[in-house]
Amino acid sequence: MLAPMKKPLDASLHLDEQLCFALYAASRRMTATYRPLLEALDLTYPQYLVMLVLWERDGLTVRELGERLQLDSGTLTPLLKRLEQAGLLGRRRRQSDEREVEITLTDAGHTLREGAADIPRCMAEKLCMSIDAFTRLRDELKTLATQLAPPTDPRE
Amino acid sequence: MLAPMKKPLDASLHLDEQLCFALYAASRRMTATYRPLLEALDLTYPQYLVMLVLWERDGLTVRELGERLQLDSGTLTPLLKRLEQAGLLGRRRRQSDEREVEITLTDAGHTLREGAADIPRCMAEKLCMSIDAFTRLRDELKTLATQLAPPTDPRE
DNA sequence: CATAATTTAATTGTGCACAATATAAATTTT
DNA sequence: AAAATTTATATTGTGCACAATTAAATTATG
Repeated sequence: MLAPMKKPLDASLHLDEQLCFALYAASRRMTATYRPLLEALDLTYPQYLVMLVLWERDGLTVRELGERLQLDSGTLTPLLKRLEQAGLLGRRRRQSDEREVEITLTDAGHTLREGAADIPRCMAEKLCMSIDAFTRLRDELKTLATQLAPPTDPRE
Repeated sequence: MLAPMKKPLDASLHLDEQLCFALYAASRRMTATYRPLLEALDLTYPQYLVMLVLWERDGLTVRELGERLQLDSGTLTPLLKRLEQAGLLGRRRRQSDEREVEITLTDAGHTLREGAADIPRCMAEKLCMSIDAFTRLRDELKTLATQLAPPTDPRE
């Protein structure tokens, strides 16, 4: 009699079975789909995310922006300097705490929001998803990210 | 009488409502979760993906690798040179067509697969998802990526 | 108060991503 | 066969990501 068949329960090393690759590929496709829309505004995708945060609430510090986007100063500092060069925002140390750098939108930065107003609708068209499927997938991804987040520092 | 309430159907510019950001953040969290596992193998995450493909089928060209991973030579050429430096693979022009560069695993490259064998199980533990939820999410992401893929060139 | 510890940004260095261009080989057209 | 086109890879340049280090300001502690 043959030995019992080995169950293929050992997770595989096949690319097409990986959740990580589906995620990685979809994320890059998504960014690529935004690219032509953002080119019209002279923004990269990460720059667009920063602008989204600042359009919601202006005057955040680099740290607060980083918490929101899960990016550190090594990424944000040069990105913010480029947006400053582009005339969309200003950076200045707070007088209350000179360690903190406050980011403030310029008039041009505020105005750019109008140019971005059509982007979500335009992207929604390309997605071809029901609002329900959209919301469900988005929230599943949020849950996944939370699950993968490093354990919270017990001091907090 | 008041004017009818405007439905918030105009897609929003709020960060937390964006599918794109959930995707972008989850993808980076996923890569960050792989990082300590891959450090033990001296691989970055994109390098790991290349190795996954080559463990499946050796002797692919740069173009074939790029099609599989959706990456171009600007990304792959330096990455492959680093893997070559690390002694995991070799690169040589094909005699049948000198334009093509064939990538072949070295013995060390083949052997590394054993060191990677535990990674999927280890990641599965951290995910805390049922096999069903895993498969469904993965396939939804594949569908999304396909939906966002540029239209195929009609010549093909 | 003095100094040690902590916090916040910036800097440096490595490795992707990706557009644009270059180069060379192969293929097709003329 | 020569010219034009296509294909495969490499190169260059820009902009993220992120680890590690540095520097400055603030807070905590003896």
